[in-house]
Amino acid sequence: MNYDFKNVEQKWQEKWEESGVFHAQDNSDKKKFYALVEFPYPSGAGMHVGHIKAYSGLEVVSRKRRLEGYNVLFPIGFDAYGLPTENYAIKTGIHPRKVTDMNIKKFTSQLKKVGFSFDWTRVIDTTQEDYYKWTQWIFLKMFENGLAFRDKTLVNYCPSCKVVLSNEDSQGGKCDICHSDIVQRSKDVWYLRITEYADKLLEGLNDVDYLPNIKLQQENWIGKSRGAFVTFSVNEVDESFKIYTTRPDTLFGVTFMVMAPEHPMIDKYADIIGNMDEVNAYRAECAKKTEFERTQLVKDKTGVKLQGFTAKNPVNGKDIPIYISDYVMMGYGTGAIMAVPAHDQRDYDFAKKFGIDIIEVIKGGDISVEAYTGDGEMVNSGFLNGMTNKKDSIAKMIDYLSEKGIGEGGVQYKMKDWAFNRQRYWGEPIPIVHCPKCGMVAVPYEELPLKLPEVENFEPGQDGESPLAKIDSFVNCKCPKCGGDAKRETDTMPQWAGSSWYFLRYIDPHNDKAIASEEKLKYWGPVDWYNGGMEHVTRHLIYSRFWHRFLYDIGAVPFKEPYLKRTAQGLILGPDGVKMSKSRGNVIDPNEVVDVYGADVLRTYVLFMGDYEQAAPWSESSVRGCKRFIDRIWNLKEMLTDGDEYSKELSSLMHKTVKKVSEDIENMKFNTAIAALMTLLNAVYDKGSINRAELKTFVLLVSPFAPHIAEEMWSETGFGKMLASDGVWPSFDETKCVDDSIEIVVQINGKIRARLNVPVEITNEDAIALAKSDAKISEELNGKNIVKEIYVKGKLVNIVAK
RNA sequence: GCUGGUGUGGCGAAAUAGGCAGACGCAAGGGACUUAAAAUCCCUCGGUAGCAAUACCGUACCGGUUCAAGUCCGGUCACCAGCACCA
Repeated sequence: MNYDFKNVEQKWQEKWEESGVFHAQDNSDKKKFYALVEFPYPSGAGMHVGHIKAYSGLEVVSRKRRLEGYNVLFPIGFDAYGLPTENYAIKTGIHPRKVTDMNIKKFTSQLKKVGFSFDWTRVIDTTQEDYYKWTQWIFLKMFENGLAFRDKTLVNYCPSCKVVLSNEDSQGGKCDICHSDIVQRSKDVWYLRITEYADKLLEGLNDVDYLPNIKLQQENWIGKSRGAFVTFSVNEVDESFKIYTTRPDTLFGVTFMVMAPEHPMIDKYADIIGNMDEVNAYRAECAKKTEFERTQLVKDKTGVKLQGFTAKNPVNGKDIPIYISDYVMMGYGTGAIMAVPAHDQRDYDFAKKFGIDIIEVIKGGDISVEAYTGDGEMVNSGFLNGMTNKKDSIAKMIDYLSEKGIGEGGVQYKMKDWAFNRQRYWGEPIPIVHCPKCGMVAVPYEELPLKLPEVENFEPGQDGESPLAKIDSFVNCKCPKCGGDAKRETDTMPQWAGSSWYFLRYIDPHNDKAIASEEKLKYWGPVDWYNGGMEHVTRHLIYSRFWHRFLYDIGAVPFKEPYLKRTAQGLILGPDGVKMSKSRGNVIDPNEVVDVYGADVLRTYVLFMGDYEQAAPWSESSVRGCKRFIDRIWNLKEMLTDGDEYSKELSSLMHKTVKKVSEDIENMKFNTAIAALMTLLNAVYDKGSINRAELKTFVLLVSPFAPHIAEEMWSETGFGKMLASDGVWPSFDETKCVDDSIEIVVQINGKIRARLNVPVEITNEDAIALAKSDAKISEELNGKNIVKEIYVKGKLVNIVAK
């Protein structure tokens, strides 16, 4: 009889929903397990097979945990603010609210068709008033604590999307959304002072269990470096300025200095600098370049020497020329550097081009060829001469500088403050009022949410202004402080805002008094296991850790780190082996797979296709292989016999499989877990029968992967009403995993010459003796000298003979 | 350029406290069932030589350590990802 997956799957999805079996219990004595997957952006295109893979991992873990007796919170929601929806609205004239609702509906039905065991009573939507009320609340708390501020700076501006973008959203000089070139603009923007949390975010990594490469990426992103700030005085005027360096011990090798073109000292002393025309021309040229162009010209250094403006080396009193060059950035360190061309390749390139001296202070390289950045003995360095340990020489120099009052040790971070606004409609309004008298005033907490007004036209303003700026009824308001006429902030928050705290809301999604109740936060928090894409490991993960740590610091949440464990799944590539994309036409629609093969097949396949953390191409024929697997499971019913204990023939394999599947799920080795189930299935087919005890275990083991067929067989076979509610994850006995006899290999000089069946408990000596008594082995050994005999328990015998 | 990762059959991949390379699946070939096809079930399936038993070769490339290397060490190449003039 053919397996009617369509009816079976629909039937069980309805039963799960009716019974509420996947609802997390708030008041429970059971041990909790909070599994979190990155909630989707509900795009118009609908679900992608990548979503299915992303959720299937923790879906399997969650289902296993429930059977192990845990109270599991496995929620889902929608990160629904964002540009694609807004752009679609602009194109079609349909309101983003409507588009979002439509898309969420579509996603919901698709997710349900796959049979994910989400708790559907806790769904959140970041664009709902009762959600973004709290996003605004957190922003106000940050504002109150001085972590949200406004500053005029050069920003990355996308002329096509007409928005200001964070560095994160404009990597490579291209807009993350439309991929057009970014230009630099001066603008007043909102920032969140994430740099203040750099150290806390670094330290927090010690307390969590993230994959090593994920930790590393976070560390690189934060980019902490240790070094020193050194003060250089200017020869021509009574003035000094600071530089940052990681190698203060090379101070004797400084032959020039470089300031960023935007360095404020240049304008300050414009009348002293003899060649201001030339300087200004160079600065104008730099301003025209985008960040991208600036970083592209790595090899070719440009710059201008400041005439009549030089510095003095604080350790040896030498006069040093100062240049401006765009290879020095205003945004890192102090915007000025001391250049040591002998030991820094960039300085070396610059010195070669401008004919500047190169003085070796660390022995070990050939500075006539290139800069030497390795370690070695200090030379030409006064009191440091002869030192060979980098750490010691740096420490000695810092001591010297501090003593003289011309420098001190310090740290720098690559991470910059987070540009926190967009000039767009479809985002959370920033709850701030600009009052001519009082300045920036927070909207009172009791007025939250500050609702996003209804508008007809979502087109951004010409000057990168938010569409909200065109709505007088929204813009004009009274100052909450003085009651006078004031104007509202019209920028909205970036898309990262809503996703920076969503995991907290799942804990208590309908609370109208707080982001979540303390009691529930204490029970459910922190997230035990968070899985998502590698692409979110830097931005989203850092942002949300920052928000969470801030909430902890103000006492709003009772735990420091939001996620105890973080893993990441690999991409699903198209059948052609490249990333799926609409333009390539290699996108697989999960819906079609469900319609043709069933949800169990889709779920099994995305986990079986390869290592979960690795990218793997889609293969239609391999999907059919999983279909065969599911059908073969169904046909087990034909082989069912009585028996409430494992049969002798299958016992050890049963125990081994339980062990393998249990362990592999914990290690996200889903592919080998499924392979083990296939192996067991093949063994049953070889034997031609399976008893009730064996089938029960098998069905339970399969159930996290293919829950529908598992439920159907569970109830049809009379094991109970519903596996999801009355199943118990099977246990195994280590001592029963072993077979009575095993095959060992006999090698001579490392080459296999025979195979022997031996009892498991055979001794060292017996094994070797048995090997030597083998006809073929003894023949080969005839006339040879035995040099060494090795027995590896349960594996092999190796006889070394000459 | 820097950092991290990967490199194994026709394909997706298994196997690392060093111990039978290729589990499991796909594709392919053969067989059974069928009027036929599909489905299902059974067998073969890294390469070379051989009727065969078997032998030799084989985990990107070169070298090393070891009784034994896909696994460890040194070097080279290729690909992927992240960062990218971070002083």
